[in-house]
Amino acid sequence: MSIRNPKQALYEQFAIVAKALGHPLRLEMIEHLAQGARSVEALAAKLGQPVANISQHLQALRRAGIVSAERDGKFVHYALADESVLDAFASVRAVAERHVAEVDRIVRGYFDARDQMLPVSRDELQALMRDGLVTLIDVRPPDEFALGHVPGAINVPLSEIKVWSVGAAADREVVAYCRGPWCVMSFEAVSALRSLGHSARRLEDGMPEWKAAGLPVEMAA
Amino acid sequence: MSIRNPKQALYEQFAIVAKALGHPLRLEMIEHLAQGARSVEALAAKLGQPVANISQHLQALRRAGIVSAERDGKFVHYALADESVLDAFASVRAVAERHVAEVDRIVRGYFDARDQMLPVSRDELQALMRDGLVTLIDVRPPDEFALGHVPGAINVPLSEIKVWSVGAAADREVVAYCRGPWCVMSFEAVSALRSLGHSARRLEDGMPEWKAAGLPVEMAA
DNA sequence: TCGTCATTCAATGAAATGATTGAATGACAG
DNA sequence: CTGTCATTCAATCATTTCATTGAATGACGA
Repeated sequence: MSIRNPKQALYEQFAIVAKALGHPLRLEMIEHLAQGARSVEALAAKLGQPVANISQHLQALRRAGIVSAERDGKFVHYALADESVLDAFASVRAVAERHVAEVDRIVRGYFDARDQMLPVSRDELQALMRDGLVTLIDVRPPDEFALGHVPGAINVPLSEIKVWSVGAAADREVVAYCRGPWCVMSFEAVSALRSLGHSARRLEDGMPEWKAAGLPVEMAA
Repeated sequence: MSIRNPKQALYEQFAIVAKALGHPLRLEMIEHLAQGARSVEALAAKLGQPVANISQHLQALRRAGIVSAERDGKFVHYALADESVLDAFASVRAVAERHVAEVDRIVRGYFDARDQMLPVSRDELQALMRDGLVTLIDVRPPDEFALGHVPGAINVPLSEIKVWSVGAAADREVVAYCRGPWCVMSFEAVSALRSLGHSARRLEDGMPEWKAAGLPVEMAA
């Protein structure tokens, strides 16, 4: 840790930030925190991880300036420091998507026929909604929906897709979104709806990106 | 390494990219590669590191899709995979600049009175150059200058600043740039010129950013 | 074919990171 | 003041990363 010159010292700091992003669990934590602030316990529950482990990773994220902590009584609520964190996540993701062959392999293997799931862009969705042509569903859990969702969206958690689809008009296209571009829930929702005879597509990305783009967000009543 | 679900598998890939950025030496390697393609040996020489070490770090960067390798006879030339790498670097840097207190401390301590070194933006520089109001100097080593520089710039390596300044008009403002926003050379150049009685400022960032912005680049004759 | 040279690989040990456990801290309610 | 509960800290061990060394690979030129 010998600081020899200012550039190396700075690069060491930059490396701390990148290193903090360099762990799959921490990336997943960021995805969840992008939906809204969470306590350590809540986050641990979402991710199915021991509290102490999550706490430690949160410290790493905090040292890197990626999340901010705010004490509220017994709880400490962690949130993303700001939108620049999503930028960093997105640009790391972009590098991987463009150049890491393994990413392509995974996408082909798991997200079946992704090409056929041609995603809807934000602009396109706004036009479709304005003209009342589609039903927009938010497939995230109710608590995340409550913290902010696209205006006009209906909350249909993944587990209730089948039940919901029965009552939905079969001739109306459905657009689904969830936490972000690689959140599996919207993929599965679209897949399920299609197998039930509905016309369905995904939004190209999720709630945090919608919000970061400065588009209106609706809160639960 | 058990792949449980596609999201985790993807996040593991994203983490590989971030982890590859998570080392100061690799960041410095990226800065140098952003000036142009380099062989392992050349890069090792620039950084004053053993060749084998650089080679290993290059492998890590290659696995992450950050650099591409091209064999040319005995040499393997490494280059950045594309501009998205600079985006990722820049956004990681942005997070650090905004939220890591240590960065601020280093900047204040070493880059003395950085506020007084009000940097020139690219747009401003273009206007100043168009009107012939400033002398633009590129303080990088000649080999990097030869691989591409801002049109109209004069190559004045840091070591020759004092000699050069003697013959330069003292009443004409000088703008200096080098490898990037935190490259120390332009800071030192400005500092040296000012102490010699010249009016001098830095360009806000360096050559790679200039090029990435789609602005014209001049090559050595 | 042989020697040379750039690069990569393999092996070693030192250091950092990650997960787990249980104990410590700090704030609130009674 | 005491008990409870969310969070953090400390200690441990397994795993990974890092730098260094020296040997292997692979392409070129004689």
